[in-house]
Amino acid sequence: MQLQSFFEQFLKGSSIFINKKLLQPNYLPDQVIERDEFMHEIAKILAPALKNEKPSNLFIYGKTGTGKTLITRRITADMQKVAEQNNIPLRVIYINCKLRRVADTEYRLMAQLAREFGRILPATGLPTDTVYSTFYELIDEKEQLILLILDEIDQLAKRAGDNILYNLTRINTELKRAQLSLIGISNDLIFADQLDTRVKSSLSEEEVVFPPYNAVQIQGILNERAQKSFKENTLQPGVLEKCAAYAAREHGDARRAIELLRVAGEIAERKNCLYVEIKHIDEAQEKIDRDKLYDVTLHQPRQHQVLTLALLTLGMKQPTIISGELYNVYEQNCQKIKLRPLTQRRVSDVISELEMLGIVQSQVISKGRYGRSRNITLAVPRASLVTMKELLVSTLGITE
DNA sequence: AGGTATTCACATGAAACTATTCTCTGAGTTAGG
DNA sequence: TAACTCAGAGAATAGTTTCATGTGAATACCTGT
Repeated sequence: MQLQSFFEQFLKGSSIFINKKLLQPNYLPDQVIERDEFMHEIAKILAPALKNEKPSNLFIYGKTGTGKTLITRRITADMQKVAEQNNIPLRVIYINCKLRRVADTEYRLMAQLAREFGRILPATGLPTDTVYSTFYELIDEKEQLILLILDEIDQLAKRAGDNILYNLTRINTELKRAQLSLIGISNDLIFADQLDTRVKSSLSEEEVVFPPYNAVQIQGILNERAQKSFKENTLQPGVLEKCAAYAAREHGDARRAIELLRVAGEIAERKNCLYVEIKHIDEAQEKIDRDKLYDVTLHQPRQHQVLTLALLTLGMKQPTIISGELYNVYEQNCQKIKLRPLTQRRVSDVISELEMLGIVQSQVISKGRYGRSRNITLAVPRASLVTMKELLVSTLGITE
């Protein structure tokens, strides 16, 4: 009957949290703190929309977790509310271009936009121009102003080329009744420099740059959220400070700070502690890293897993791995499980992908007469290497 | 000694290919009038 | 004759392969002292 008491305990609710929702990454607070100037600046730029005048296209830069998305969503949500009350034809569409298989290509973005207006288009089969014209027709049905927010627009441009951005900026010339303003959000600060000049100038009629938060600001944010999500006196002194310090080190990423705090709380809760202690933060940090690794590796295609295994095997033996060496081990592994190995060219790209996912770090170095290679280092807590390796060996069914 | 040229072992880029999933179109087939 | 079926042409996309070109510095090779 142990389970029963466990469930009873569970039902009684959390010992630490009041409302964990506030710490979830997609939570949209009623008020955004520590970013007042930017709120006002952006609000000023977008305000004409409420008078049915097309606002300038807006471009927002800033690293991850600096509040770009949050603020944009907050402002536009408020605007929409005002618009509804006053019967203003304003439509806000938020699209995250990073979402794989949703809006990361020209076709899919347009299809997704059409979906926002209630027209479901097939995932494939139609020519791209058809999808474009469908969207045009849909929005031009009535007089209205559309604020199109494209989050992580750099990803879109990288994958789909800047052709699509050009088309988007020109969209207003095609429309008779409706008007459309673009709000692009990018993590990549140098992204705009690589754009076609025409696109760049019309896309960023207005520009706002979000600097990273400093430790004090992050602490302020954490404080605010913690007050509403944790029970009183459940955070030991120093916990928030430590969270903030961790995050400030990671280029002021508030999202990560909040996640860290949440996970630390969950750990404390699971251990039946009455308080969140400082050591829980360290554990949380480790857990986040570990989970990321597990998650990524276990959901990857087989080929990537075999490569990751080779990486782990070598990484346990030596601090840095050289690409050629890695490829050899990878090839041997492939033979063991009778898998046709990928070409070196492809493996090179896969390594880059793994780097993007934060599993490895790499650096191209020249060894003079002995060629040019990539020096790869594992960016994973050493403690999880062994378990991870075993896990991979068993999923892949390799017999040593 | 000092300077230049070579050379290695890959990196990086572009294009083309393969396989899958899906739409659209028009020819052929069917069933009812 | 209208409705239905179905094969084939085209598209979009992911994941590769193939081919071509680039690259940085340790060494090999000169050159003149």
